[in-house]
Amino acid sequence: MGSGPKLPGVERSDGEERIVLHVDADCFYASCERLREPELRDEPVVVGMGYEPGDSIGAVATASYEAREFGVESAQAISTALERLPRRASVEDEPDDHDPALERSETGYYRPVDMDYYESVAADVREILHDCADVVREVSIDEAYLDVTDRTAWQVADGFARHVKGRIQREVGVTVSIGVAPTMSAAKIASDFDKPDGLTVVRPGEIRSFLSPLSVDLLHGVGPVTARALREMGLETAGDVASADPEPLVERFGERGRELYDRARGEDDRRVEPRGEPKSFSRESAFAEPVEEPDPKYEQIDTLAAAVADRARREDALYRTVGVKAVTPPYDVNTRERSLPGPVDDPDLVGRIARQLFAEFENESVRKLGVRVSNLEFVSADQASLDSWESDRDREPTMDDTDRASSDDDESSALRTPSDGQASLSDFS
DNA sequence: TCTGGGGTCCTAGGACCC
DNA sequence: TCTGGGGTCCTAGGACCC
Repeated sequence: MGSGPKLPGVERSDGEERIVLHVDADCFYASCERLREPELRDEPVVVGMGYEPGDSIGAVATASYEAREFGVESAQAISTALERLPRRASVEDEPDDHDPALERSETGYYRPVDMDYYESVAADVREILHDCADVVREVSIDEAYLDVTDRTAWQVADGFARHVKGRIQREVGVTVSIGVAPTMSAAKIASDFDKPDGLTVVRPGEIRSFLSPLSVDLLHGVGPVTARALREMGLETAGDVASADPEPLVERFGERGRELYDRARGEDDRRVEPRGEPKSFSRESAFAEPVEEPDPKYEQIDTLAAAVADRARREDALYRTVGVKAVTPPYDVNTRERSLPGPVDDPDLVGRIARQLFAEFENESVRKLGVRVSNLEFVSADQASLDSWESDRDREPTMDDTDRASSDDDESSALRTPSDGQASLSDFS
């Protein structure tokens, strides 16, 4: 935020166009695997989640461009990917008489997701991004917006973007695509325009002509459902939407319709701002096949609840709402949630509530389960002196040894035991 | 598209309050 | 209590994104 007066909605009336970069790593997980395993370079690489080496379960998280040529796609079942691109035999079990040339042309490397490693690589990239811009909004592990208005000028914006790309390539070793535009939404589309290793600059005044020929489903926020609806309305391209009557769009899609119309016209007043605190934490997992008996389902609920509560505690978050998700065949997503009168950090309570909410589905066939906490409140250091009754943890900083907080001596158990307020919360379980 | 996991935002109805 | 209008919170579901 600047120090000058803020006039919401008229930021751009001073005539100054923001210069926004959208930086998007190319098949990031696969790039990371190549960093630590250089022999994977230029080869088809598939990174699978829920995948174990040698197995055929799980789904494709990322496929390298080489692997995509075989028809391997993101979110595909590993078993399908293996049909299109067989796994390369590891060196140890390669027969001596096999033909390496043939092998290379028809097989790919499969690796399990290793988030800790990818996070460490992403942290290196982030450092460069923050070095290159005053404001950075991280969208996901491999994607960020930068406001570089005060760091460069339109005349040399492509050189600036090239510099960012070059630094990331040289200093970290991963390839990114960058879109440069006066708005976040146009920058986002521009970064996708020339992937991989792309650089697309959309200057002020060029947004409409840049967007116009693009298919509607390239607009951010337009998925399969909206795209089909738009086509039914005779709108195939961003240009069609931009020159359409906005009224039917608002009629059909509500506020999203207005937004869609604005974005298609290149209008987007959002400033690049850092991301705030998370709104929810969740864990979910699918069964190999639908489960009928209650016991394994409850066990899974317990595991997920414990994992979510643990995550919240590690992140110093209190939660006021606990929810469950049960996916029943063919693919019906059912959610139930319950809010408490006040924020808590209570893993046992998460487990109890999750079980209760799930009880309704205990005799149904279930293929996937999830547990979620939301309505989060973060206990920051400067909050610690306020509303102290709400959390037993926010008093911990006053103790010289945090281990003592979990011991059984009278003082710390007074801190740890639910206060009157929390005891009444438990009545809801 | 026969479907993995972690998120965000929006909508719509109902409860409740003033 | 036939009943006005506005606001907020809660819950369930849906669409979308990476």
